[in-house]
Amino acid sequence: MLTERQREVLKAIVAEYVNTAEPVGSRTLARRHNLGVSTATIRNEMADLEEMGYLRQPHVSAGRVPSDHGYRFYVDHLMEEDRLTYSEQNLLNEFIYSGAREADLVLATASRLLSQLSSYVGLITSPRIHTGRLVEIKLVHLSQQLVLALLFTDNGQLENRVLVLPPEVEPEHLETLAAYFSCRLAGRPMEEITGRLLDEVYLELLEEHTLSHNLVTQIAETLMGWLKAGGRSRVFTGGTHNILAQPEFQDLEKVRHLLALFEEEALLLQLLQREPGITITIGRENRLPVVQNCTVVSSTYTINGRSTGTVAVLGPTRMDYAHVILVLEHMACCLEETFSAQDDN
Amino acid sequence: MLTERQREVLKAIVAEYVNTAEPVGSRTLARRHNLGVSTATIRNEMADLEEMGYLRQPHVSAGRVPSDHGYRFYVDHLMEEDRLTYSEQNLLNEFIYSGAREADLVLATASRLLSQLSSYVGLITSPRIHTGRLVEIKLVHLSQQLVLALLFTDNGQLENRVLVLPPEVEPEHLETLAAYFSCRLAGRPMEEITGRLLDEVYLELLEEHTLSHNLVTQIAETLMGWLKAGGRSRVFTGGTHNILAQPEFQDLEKVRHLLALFEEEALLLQLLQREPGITITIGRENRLPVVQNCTVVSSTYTINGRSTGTVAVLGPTRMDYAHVILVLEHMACCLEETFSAQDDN
DNA sequence: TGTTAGCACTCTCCTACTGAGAGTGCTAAC
DNA sequence: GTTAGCACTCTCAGTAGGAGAGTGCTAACA
Repeated sequence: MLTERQREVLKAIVAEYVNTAEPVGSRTLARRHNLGVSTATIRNEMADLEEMGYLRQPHVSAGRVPSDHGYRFYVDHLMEEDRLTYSEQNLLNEFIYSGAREADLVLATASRLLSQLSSYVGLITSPRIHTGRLVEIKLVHLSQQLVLALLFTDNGQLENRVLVLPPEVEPEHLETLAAYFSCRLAGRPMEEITGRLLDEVYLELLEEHTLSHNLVTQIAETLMGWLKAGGRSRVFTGGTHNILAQPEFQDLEKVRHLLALFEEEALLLQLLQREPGITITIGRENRLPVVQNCTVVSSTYTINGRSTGTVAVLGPTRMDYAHVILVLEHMACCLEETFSAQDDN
Repeated sequence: MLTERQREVLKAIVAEYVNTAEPVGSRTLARRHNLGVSTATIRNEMADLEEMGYLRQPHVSAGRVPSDHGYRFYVDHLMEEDRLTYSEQNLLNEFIYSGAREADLVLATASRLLSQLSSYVGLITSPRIHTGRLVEIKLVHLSQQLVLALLFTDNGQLENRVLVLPPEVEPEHLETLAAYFSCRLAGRPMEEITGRLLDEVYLELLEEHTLSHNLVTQIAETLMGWLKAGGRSRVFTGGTHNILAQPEFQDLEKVRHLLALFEEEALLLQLLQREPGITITIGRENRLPVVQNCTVVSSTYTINGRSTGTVAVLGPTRMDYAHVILVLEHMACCLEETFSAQDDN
């Protein structure tokens, strides 16, 4: 267990290092944080903290730097709550009151704002519509070739799309087909449906020859393409350039790997698949090798009470944790407010 | 005017420099390209070419590097057609036959592919639906609160969206409103409509008290939000990390500015607002200061015979122009094929 | 026993210097 | 008009040296 003084030293070192990005020595610490003891004593404490794994020394005649464990301890036990400045608050307010409602635009803006407020990279996953269960699929005939497909879920979400079908399609085909899909899929969770369930149902459909075969195949395929595409969660990345200002990202090779990651939506989605509430993964705690010298802080956001997406900040392990957490909490609220206000998709 | 030998020297220098990224000296040139003359002669020609502004010398004892003018002359007069390798052809085929149809996914993939095939950055603007003229706006009542809004243009494009409206809405309101908008806007180019025309019509509408005021306002606002959002062209950027491998982008500050640019959709749209066919802007020929040490090569792609979007590659001025042009031409075809095959939006 | 002053030691970083290498322009000869 | 030869210039990589920062250890002190 750490003594009170060791905790203070660790806390001071984290604070100092987060600020300056330079290894902190005993002298700096004694000068800037009045710990009430001499540099020699601090040196002893630092040596102990290093032995316990909370600090690292880049080289023998440099100051100390918090290790992943050190940050972990700081986050779990030492961190104090932060407050937003007025100008930060203003930025968030502007964002809320901008009146933008279109999901793409809101999330892209939000991820950039996240970056601006944290000076790291902002990441946001689009709300998963696929949290609910399917209630019904409707196909509405609009004109000879145009059909409106509607999909209702039990949590009030709605997906829609106009499909273009072959001219031979007749209304009763559509009805049968919609009824078939609705019947087979109703009550099932959306995740399951967009996964392999849909394929199964499709195969079964092909074996039932109650409908003019060719046509059904075409319609079903169009329908399936739509359902699967809708199931795709997207990730919005904002402010990648901001991270280049951080001294730990002066290495081009590192930056390259990160930028490559930001274009791999599948990997990002995996990275952002997180527990509700604030979650912090520091350095090696991350599974993904590329981000093992980074920290990812995330929060989930909810729409109408259901948790549906993740807002996150990715930055160096030397991160202003308290501030990032605060920003994420506020952003989660903003998104909730923006999206819950109405049911527009 | 350049002599035949000067043209050969310039061509050889461009080829060499594009390959090696090192200033090319007279000796290298004599060895690798058999120009049939001695290094001294080449030196004389180089000095002349420099005087005419086609070459630059980074410092007095270095080789020569093509200037923006040099590249321009090369592109206009010296460049030879390139051919795709089998593996490149394969990548493109895979892309076409992947069967993806959803615009977002296709364009994101395409921009990455563009980057992969060029090793620079791929940029693609989403197809402008707003090239045509409005034919009609339809509002179809689906259920008590749900209304399907449809927008037809004279070039066969179709936008649709389900709007959620207040429960008091009645079918005749919708009809009147749709008729009003259709009547006032029909025949007008979409660009105009999503611009200030819509605002004007909206204001006029507010002054006509033929409709229950409050309700109309709400519907009209929802409708307008949709129209304006639909007018927003998007830009897909792919392979930003690839550019970091280029020696001209070792400077972090440069990279930062570029990355920042890639998040400024408005600027990108401006940059990608280009003439039909292949367009090349080299270095200082670009208006945007950030890209004045870059080259942007673009092609427009057409859907059903109408040019609607831009595919482009952004890289260093030291670029394999012939290859990039080739890749862009092929990509434009791919997109045309993908999107024209059906009318799905 | 915990704290502190003093000191030798280590390591990085910056600067200056040097020599090798590459490439040029010029001159004179072909 | 072309070429060989040569003096000159500039960069780059490697090396050496000194300043600066920080440590760990020891011995003295409260």
